[in-house]
Amino acid sequence: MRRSLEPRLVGRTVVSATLHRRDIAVVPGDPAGGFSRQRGRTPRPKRVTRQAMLVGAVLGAPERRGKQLALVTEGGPAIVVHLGMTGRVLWRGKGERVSPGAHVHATWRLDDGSRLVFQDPRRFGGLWLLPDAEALRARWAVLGPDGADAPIEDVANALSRVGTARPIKAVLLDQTVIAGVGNIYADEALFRSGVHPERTAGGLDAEAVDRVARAVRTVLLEAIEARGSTLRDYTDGDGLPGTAQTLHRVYGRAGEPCVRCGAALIGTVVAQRATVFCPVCQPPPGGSAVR
DNA sequence: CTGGATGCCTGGGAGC
DNA sequence: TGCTCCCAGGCATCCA
Repeated sequence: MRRSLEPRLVGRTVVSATLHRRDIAVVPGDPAGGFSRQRGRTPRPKRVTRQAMLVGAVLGAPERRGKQLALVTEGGPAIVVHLGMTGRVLWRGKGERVSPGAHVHATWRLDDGSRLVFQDPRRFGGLWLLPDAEALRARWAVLGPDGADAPIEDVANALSRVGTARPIKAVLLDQTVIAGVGNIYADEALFRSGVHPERTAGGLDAEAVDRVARAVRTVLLEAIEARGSTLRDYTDGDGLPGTAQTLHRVYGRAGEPCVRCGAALIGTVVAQRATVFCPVCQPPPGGSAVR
């Protein structure tokens, strides 16, 4: 999504913006360090200025850290976009329409007549309005190294530093340890590295940690090249679906034969998330460490 | 402090 | 065909 938006946005001035639902936006004054979504009853009135919505600013190349996207401006405010499970940022050229009833929660008009819209049917995503680049850095400081971009030894070190009894899958999903791995790519990376999702992170030897880190890298880079996994809603900024779902070897394949050994893949729940693994290629905790 | 459980939303598909 | 139930790419928060 970031890649597709970059050529559309760089150098464009935001002419106007509309926040159709203010409860999807978080502004600095909001509670819990400013990054907690006000849920439930009537969201208390919040002040969302035109400036906070980037009006009048010149856009730079959008940035990404893990699963977060940031719309940034030259020397001005920034907006972090969380996609949740069904969110997207869609660019539409001058005169191109956005399908009606498409859960559009925010719209930006750019100086070439194009529009940018934030859509999110399920509203697990949202916008974090930040005053400047420093606030963006502060927000991203809580994230671990990016699983796709960071030096591979940083990723491995982050994993080995955890040293807990938590299952490795839960650790991979923890964005403060490594940023960018969600439920699909956690399962895919563990399959690639031959590590059972319930093995404890602290119980992995250095070699296994290294295999997991490298598998995370590979899986994420391949998925990015394939424009992401489109299970239903996801598209890039141009509305184009991804093809990474064709690369999935375990996710969504419970009961089907393992592509490597033919054993029936097991579907279970780890860290409250649907999890699929191969009982042979990913031997269980306590079992012999097989490659 | 840590980690497990819960809640937030809508829509699609399975099953009856 | 139509209804109900279950499940889904994530994450903040509440509790033990």
